[in-house]
Amino acid sequence: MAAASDLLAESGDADRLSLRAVAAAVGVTPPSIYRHFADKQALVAAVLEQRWTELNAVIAGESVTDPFVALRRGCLAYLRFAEEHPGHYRVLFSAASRAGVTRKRETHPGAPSWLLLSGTIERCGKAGARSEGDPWELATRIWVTLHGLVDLRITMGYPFPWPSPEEFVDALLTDLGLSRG
Amino acid sequence: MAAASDLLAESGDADRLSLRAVAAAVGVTPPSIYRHFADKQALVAAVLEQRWTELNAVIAGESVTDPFVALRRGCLAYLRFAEEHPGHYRVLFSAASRAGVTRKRETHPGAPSWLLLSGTIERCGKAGARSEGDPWELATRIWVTLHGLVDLRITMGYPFPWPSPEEFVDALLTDLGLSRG
DNA sequence: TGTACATCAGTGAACGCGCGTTCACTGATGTAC
DNA sequence: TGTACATCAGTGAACGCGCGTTCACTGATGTAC
Repeated sequence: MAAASDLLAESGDADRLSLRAVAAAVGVTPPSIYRHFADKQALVAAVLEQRWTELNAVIAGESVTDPFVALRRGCLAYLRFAEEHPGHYRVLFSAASRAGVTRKRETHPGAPSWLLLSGTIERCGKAGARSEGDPWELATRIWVTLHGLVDLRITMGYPFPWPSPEEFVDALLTDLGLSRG
Repeated sequence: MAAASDLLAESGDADRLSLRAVAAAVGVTPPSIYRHFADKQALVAAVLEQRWTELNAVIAGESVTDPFVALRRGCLAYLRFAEEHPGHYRVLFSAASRAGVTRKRETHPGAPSWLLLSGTIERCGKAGARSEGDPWELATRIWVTLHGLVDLRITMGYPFPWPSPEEFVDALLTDLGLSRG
């Protein structure tokens, strides 16, 4: 049932999700949703939590021993997630402020991935990266850049010649001094 | 009157703008809007066009002779626009797909700024930038990065230690080899 | 094995709401003679 | 200067719509005795 509701979240905006549409998709009348969720916000929050968990898992799944490889793969996994679930990505990163997602940094649902990212960057530094930057700052740069690519791609559609994920990530990490050597 | 409607666009989403709210803000009854705009979409389109023009003007206003200075100032102007008008920025870059904004690249309302950006980068190349990259690719990198910063900043709110615009732009342009020398 | 009962997902009707839009209208303003 | 008329921004009532949510209900399932 939550599975069907997340199908509906494909619309890309938590506010645009309607209980009646969810009910119709499940093949059920609207009031019956209240047997499972207190109200609309609870439904949305449940879906959001599930998607955050999935995103975190997808990124953590690429965390191999070699920090340079892990970094590259993590970035690509992020882009892949967004490419495969553009609606969910939008919901995660633009409706997140609504629907009861905490605003505290430490308890933010994306915190695990953030910590993994900055940790990996730190490991790159110790493993002899060319970069002399602060890991936190570099993590911000990477995240901001990936998000920008993904968001513009979703918004502008595809009449624009976007670079391939691999080219883009490689260029980014090289320019930041986060490739080997 | 369009001025009042654009005040309402501060809500950050074209779909969430209601004619009745605009009318109330202007101090007028809803039907009277139809004397000035054919329908809601026409109102939104008018506001969008105005905002695109403003954004283009703000960026073009920084286009000085020295391409390195022009590039830096253009980026900062972009960030400043977004910081000063977060709602409008969101509308421009996330509702743009709706409300009759063309999807063709050449006639996109942001095209002037895009052309200015890639032109300035080309001039940097001729003026001895360290970069060996393709101007189009570099322009994409810059735009993507600036948009990512701006969009995350708007979405996540301010419990996050964002870098200052100047630091961020300087680091970006340096890493891309688009600073002097 | 058979009956009584609690549980609980789902139903159908209804509510009040804000929305975009339509319609026939009013009433002020400015021009033509 | 004074009257007749066109223009046109704004009005108020009404429409049909989809929404979130409530309410009392039905009917199947599973347990207790």
